[in-house]
Amino acid sequence: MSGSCFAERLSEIVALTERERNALERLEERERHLRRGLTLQRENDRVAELFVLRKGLMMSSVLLDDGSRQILRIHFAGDLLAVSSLIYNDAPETITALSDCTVAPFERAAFSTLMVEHPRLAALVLVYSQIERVALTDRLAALGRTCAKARVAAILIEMRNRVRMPDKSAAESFVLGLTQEEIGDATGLTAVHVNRMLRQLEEEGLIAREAGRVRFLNEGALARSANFVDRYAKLDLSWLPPPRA
Amino acid sequence: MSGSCFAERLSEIVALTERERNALERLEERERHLRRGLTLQRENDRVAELFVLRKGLMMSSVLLDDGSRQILRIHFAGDLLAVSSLIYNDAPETITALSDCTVAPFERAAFSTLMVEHPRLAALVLVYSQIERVALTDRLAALGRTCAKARVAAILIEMRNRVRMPDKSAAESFVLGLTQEEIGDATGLTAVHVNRMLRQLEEEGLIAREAGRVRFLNEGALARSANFVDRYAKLDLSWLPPPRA
DNA sequence: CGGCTGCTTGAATAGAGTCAATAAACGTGG
DNA sequence: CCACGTTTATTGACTCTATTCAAGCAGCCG
Repeated sequence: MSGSCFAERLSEIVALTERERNALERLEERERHLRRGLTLQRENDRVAELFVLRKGLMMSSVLLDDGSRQILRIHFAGDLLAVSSLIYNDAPETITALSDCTVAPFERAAFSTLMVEHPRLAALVLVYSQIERVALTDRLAALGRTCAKARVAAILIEMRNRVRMPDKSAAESFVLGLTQEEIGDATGLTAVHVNRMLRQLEEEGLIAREAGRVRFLNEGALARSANFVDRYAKLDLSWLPPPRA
Repeated sequence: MSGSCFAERLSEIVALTERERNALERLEERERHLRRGLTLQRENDRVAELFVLRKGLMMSSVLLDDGSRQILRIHFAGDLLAVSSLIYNDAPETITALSDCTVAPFERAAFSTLMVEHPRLAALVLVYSQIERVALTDRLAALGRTCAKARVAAILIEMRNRVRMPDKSAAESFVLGLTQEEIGDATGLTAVHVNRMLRQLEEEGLIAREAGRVRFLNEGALARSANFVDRYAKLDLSWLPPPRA
């Protein structure tokens, strides 16, 4: 596949110039394939590359010393991965493939060049990093202050929204792509309790489950019970600098 | 007070040029004073300004619709506040003064100009936003996967480290500056349980408390029980672009 | 002095975790 | 294409951590 996935992502919020597209394509010249379950980067490993996720589903997680795992974020096509290796030599988090994936690795230096030559792209990277930050604070509030059912509802909605971002067809039902164990590690619950909450959501008529797929039966009630806000919506980017002539 | 607090903060990790300093000072030309308890920005308010916190302690928080509050972050002098109003017109979080404070407001446009004229400063803003992101994921893991005692220990260590960043004297004991209610809202616990955990840490000989001050008696054990990593340490910024000539 | 706000402590409760056993789905090699 | 082993899902019984409710105390400010 040609073209830059990251450019496609950015195109969702602003029209890119030809020069900007070309610059972004240079980040994705190399490709690497990962089978489901493979680890791209392990916590505390020495790292120096960043990646664009071109295809598939990945996750970032950390292991605590009692052996439990916290999933920090699920990554979708077009996401930047391992941005923290810009600033740390030792990876603060593990990045793993949840499905068969394609990533494009690039060097810190390439990123640095990009920022100097394309101030508007630098600003857009900052924009995405802020969206991600706010989404993280939403999850922080969910873990700190909401009950198990609300957390599970929230991750279902977030996954649905992000799955259908590139692929608008997925309105009806969608493939979750996470095991109950993984949902638990993302929401701070045990797999057993996730199972109970899914059952409860089903019994209350909010969702239906069918062989790995989930269908929303009462999206309003689900969103309300989850306190959900779509952070990719309602952006105001009028302040962005003009593209480099 | 003259000079830029934000510049001082950045100086901790890289030597700034005269031109960069001047550019940063322009962000802090205006000043605004806030008494303890005052709100700088309320969730869902229409906003368009960013701020540098010049003096005092502030916090960002969100209110959930059951009335509970989650504190997202504690802000110290030199921090940028309300960076999310770069991208959202409606504030995603409330920002409140925990002590008497001074902030310097500036416009989105000023920020945009800064990024174009000083690519290295743009990169440094991204660096700070990444540090903050990683610190947030640490807290996410704490809320999702650690017990109450560990979370309280973690916030104690984080507060001590950030209090003594500008003020190295605070090695011995330090003023927490948070009520137990606030510690609870930051760690996802009730004030009552925070109280019990502080007592327990005290009984185990890890800390001592004396009129609003906290002293670490066994920092190693405390850090171990808290799973603590200092994200402001061990940065690698060798990739930064050169300063604008 | 009186009214806050914040701290402390106990008793009862509830939400989520743990342990355990079974069933279903998946993947792989023969 | 089937058999077998592994991973994932499901469900029940019991436990435990943190919450809730309640009451008393201490310090601070007007």
